[in-house]
Amino acid sequence: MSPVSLSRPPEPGPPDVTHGTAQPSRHEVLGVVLQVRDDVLHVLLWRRALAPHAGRWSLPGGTLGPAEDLRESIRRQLAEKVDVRELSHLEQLDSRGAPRRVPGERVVATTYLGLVPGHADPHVPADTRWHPVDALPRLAFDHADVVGAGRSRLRSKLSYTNLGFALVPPTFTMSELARYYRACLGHEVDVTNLQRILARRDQIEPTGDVLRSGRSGGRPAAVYRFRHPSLEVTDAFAVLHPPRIATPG
Amino acid sequence: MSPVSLSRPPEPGPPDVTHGTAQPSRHEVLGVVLQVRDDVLHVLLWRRALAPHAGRWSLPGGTLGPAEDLRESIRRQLAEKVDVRELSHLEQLDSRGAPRRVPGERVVATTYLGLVPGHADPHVPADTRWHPVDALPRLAFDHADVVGAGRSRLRSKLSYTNLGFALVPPTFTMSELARYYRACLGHEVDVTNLQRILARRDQIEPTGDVLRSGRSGGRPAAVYRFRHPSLEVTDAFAVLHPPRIATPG
DNA sequence: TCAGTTATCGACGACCAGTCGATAACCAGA
DNA sequence: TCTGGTTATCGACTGGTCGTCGATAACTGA
Repeated sequence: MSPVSLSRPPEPGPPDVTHGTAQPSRHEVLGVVLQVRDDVLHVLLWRRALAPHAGRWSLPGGTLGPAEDLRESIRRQLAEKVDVRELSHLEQLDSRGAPRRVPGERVVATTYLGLVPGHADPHVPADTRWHPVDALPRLAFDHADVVGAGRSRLRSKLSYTNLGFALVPPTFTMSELARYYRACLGHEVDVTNLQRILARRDQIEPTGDVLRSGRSGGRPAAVYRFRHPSLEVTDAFAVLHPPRIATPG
Repeated sequence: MSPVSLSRPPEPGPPDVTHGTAQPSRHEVLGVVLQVRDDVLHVLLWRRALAPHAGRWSLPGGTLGPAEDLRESIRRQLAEKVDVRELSHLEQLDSRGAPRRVPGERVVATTYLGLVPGHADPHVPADTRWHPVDALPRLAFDHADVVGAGRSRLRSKLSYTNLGFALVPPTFTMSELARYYRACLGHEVDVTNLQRILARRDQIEPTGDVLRSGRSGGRPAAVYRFRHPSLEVTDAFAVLHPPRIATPG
């Protein structure tokens, strides 16, 4: 317990220069925008044109405007890469402020997770591209770590919320849904189990329609939709475990 | 998708003045420090001396130093209120940057949850005090909301992690432990159930000791400790439900 | 009509938590 | 030392939920 001055006001006043040289600190927002494309989870990356790390892929984002809220700012920045209306979900991940996380002046970053539903195919500018999350190029700064945080958040929330609604088209079959879950979770998802879990939690309901069979035949699939298009947390937890390894003997 | 410039570099350069008047933005850290004292959850508050909101209770914290990491900063700021060594756990909650969240210039705040184990009784300065979380005075700025976020985080993490270790003394009886959980969760906690859940998750182990009975008699209680003094996430979830209301009929 | 394919359903079993009654181990006072 | 009161611990029952799998349904194309 250090006996220092006890009244450091957190309101306007001279900047605290006790713990480093006084210099302007910038605040930026970064977005991990994920979408399942062709059964593979992708992240939207942007190719840096300027130094430092020119040519490297990085997360979309930019400096917080002086009169902007954080969420407002990331929406604006993402609007340059993806149509905002395509974003089915957006939530804050965390903030990072290590003094040397970017070269030059210190930049505090607040990161967001954004989701784009699978049926959307937003036009992205030329310097921007979807990358499979399991085969990322070398990313700028600490952005690889941020992508990891986004994937991890998505994975856990798929288990105990209805976040699936943000991944899929408005209507879908159970097989399709399972493929979306597989892409995000990284392991097999049993269709029977998924159907029962989501139904028991009242997250999905049948539309009444059935799909025509494909050319390879098979029973036509019933069409479902999510009941609520916004995030809800489940009371009864369950982790959507990966399939158990059969215990030999 | 707005056809704007696509290369807004998130690195050094002139500040973005497109979305508000250019003015320096400050970054602060705030801590929700919780402790169970006499079976009641308390939060550490600090009485503001200066305007705005002079006289109101507020969360400890302050301006981020130019060369400080966020976590480093909140530890430093809390050292003025509570001995850092008493903090058994510290994790980031979220960041808030609404332009008018504090009067005057815009301040982005990154908030942290801190826990102090129940046996500690750190010396706190005169303008600082423990307040029962269920009977808080009017707080400054958005600090009441931040306290809510901290309580909520603690509640959910008690269910699916071993965070209990950060609440209790190094050793404890099951009855004591249940009282700590009760204080944080806000509902009854069955001792038998708690014991079985934590044991099956390998979070606790008996020390072998037993406590002498009090003057009112009773069987001596076995003494336990947490196995691991750092945060671990449980695989098998379970929410430590409040007791079910007996369904009449 | 039949084989192949895909979807759906029902049932079984394991696991785990919520509950409760039985038992253990102590105290104090008669 | 007996007895009732008190607290802690344990075992057992139960219900719910999931992981699994085999049976059945509903289609296709040959």
